[in-house]
Amino acid sequence: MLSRTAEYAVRAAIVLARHYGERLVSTDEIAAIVGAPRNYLSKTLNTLTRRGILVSVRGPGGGYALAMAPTELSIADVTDVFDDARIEGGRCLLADRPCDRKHPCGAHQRWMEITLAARESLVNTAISSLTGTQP
Amino acid sequence: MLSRTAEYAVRAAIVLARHYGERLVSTDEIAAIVGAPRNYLSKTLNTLTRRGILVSVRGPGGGYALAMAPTELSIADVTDVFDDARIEGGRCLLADRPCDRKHPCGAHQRWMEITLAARESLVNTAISSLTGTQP
DNA sequence: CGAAATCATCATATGGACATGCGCAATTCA
DNA sequence: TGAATTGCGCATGTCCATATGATGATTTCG
Repeated sequence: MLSRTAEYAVRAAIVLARHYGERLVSTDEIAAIVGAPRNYLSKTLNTLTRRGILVSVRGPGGGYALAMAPTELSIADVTDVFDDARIEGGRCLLADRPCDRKHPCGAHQRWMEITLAARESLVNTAISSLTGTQP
Repeated sequence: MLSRTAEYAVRAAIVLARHYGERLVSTDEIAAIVGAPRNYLSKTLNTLTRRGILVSVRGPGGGYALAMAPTELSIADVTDVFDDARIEGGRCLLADRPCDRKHPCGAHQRWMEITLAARESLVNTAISSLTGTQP
């Protein structure tokens, strides 16, 4: 359902949500908790930082923190950075002709419902609802 | 959302659904319609045949057909053959401890809801509802 | 029968996700 | 100021989904 990288990212966000407003968490610590390779996760966290989802602080005592409240960050915000989220425009599930809203193929409507339903959950769920410690 | 192979398979199933009870469709014809490499699709169709989802007939005039009515075949039946559908048992989204129904982590319940919701659509939708030609 | 059509299968690329290792850059603190 | 800690970034390696090409096996039909 999610790429491994995106899953690492979501887990990391959950860890950071648990310490939000409290302290920074280092790559090593996050990597140990989420079970990701240290250097690989580093690149992932770096990407999230450049996208404005995390903030980073270098030097001793440094680490990462969420750039916003965990209630304001959806799962989709995190996963979209890694898993391409664009709903295929123009190309169609049936692929025997171009297909869009104006000229939908027989499958178009139904298929959109399915993919959007799956995505809806990710959009509507905040990271805070996955921490298990706060509402 | 789906692997490319699984999507080829779904598209092929839709094509075959349109000709169900009518005639066989060859690999070449399906490949042209769904936009898949001929030999690659061949292997995919072969797998579906071995799983009992399709039937194949060799020789001139041969090809593939659905092994059952398109109303009786769900999208999940097709995709599960290629995309591993097992809901991760034992391992947990948070990954900081083993996690199952008896000892769920904070994210367990919510995450299960999300993944199951996505899958539910695939299970409950029949191939026939994607053909655009019949109910 | 023999040629053509068609599915079945194997051997081998290739591209990208995933992973690892090494060194650089910035910051803190004694 | 210099040593330790931490994030940043590059170079490389590995593995698998995807793709390609060639060949075999089976059936139809003139």
